[in-house]
Amino acid sequence: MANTVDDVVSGALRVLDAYGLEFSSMRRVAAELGVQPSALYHHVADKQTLLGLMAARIVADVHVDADLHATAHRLRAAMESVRDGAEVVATASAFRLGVSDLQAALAARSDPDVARTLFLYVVGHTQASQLHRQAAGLGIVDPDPDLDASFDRGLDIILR
Amino acid sequence: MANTVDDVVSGALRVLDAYGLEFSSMRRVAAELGVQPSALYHHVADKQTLLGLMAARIVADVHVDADLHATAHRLRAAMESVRDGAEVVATASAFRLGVSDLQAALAARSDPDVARTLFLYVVGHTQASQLHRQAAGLGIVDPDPDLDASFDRGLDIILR
DNA sequence: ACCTGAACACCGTTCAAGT
DNA sequence: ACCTGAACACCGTTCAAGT
Repeated sequence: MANTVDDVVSGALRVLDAYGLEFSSMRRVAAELGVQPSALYHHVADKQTLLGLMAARIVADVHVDADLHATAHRLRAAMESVRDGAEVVATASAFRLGVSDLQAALAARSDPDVARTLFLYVVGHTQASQLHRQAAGLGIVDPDPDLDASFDRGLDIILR
Repeated sequence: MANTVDDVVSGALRVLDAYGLEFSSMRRVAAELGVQPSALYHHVADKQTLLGLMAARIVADVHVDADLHATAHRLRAAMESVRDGAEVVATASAFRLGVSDLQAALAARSDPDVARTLFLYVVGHTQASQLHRQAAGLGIVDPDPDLDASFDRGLDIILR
């Protein structure tokens, strides 16, 4: 049924988008693929590795060029396209998994310190936004209508 | 034995420092306090709430003043003083738990956008540093001798 | 190569009951 | 008010065995 590693990553991303990171268990991914939990370990060493592969896929098609403002928006859009996408990227990138290519491309297009600062900001802001929207959806907190604009203002501070 | 909420938070922080966030289970905190797991729920609604209280305690004594560079260093030091401290603060602050006072104090001392950008940067950089050092300690990655200096350079980019 | 079945050592949380 | 004991519905991971 689920032959390749890529199938496992695809299944994991479907589970992530449907249930969120908190409920993205190996057992649920296995069920999504119609397979026993133990079968996943034939394709992936452990859950952490799978998370790294998921992060890599989330940012895989982000085009990096000299326009850092536009590149930052593309990175944000890629992470926003999956539920808890920024949290997956944040966790994985802290472990230097999956996103090193993107970070290297960013560094090549600008000062390495600007690249690193920008990356931390974009991932951090997007993660905070996604969790804030979730909290607002549950009525825990009032929705913040300023998220998009505040993203741009922080970008301007770093890129000014 | 463990009477107050503060005792539970103290026990949880001892477990965090000794075992790391990954192994900071409610059951381990209970054992640390010499109590049954179910007893914790008399003091705390759930694990997420406990994490928020831990984050609040980690940043509680951070002095915020008009010197944002020095304030950023104090926040970093506070999170560095406990294993996985930055990750706890990052998770909790995303849920707007425990650190809103600090964020408000920062915003009052400068432009709110600068405050938010600075906060995301300090927490993000510290989290990445702590996880990188853990990975280096396990031999997974070569240690980066530039972490402290790179922290300052990012700070200068935001505060310039 | 890819998967099953069964097991191991865990989780967070609830709830009646005790003191 | 604070805690115990027991239970419920889960986890990640390993490993022999099957095809």
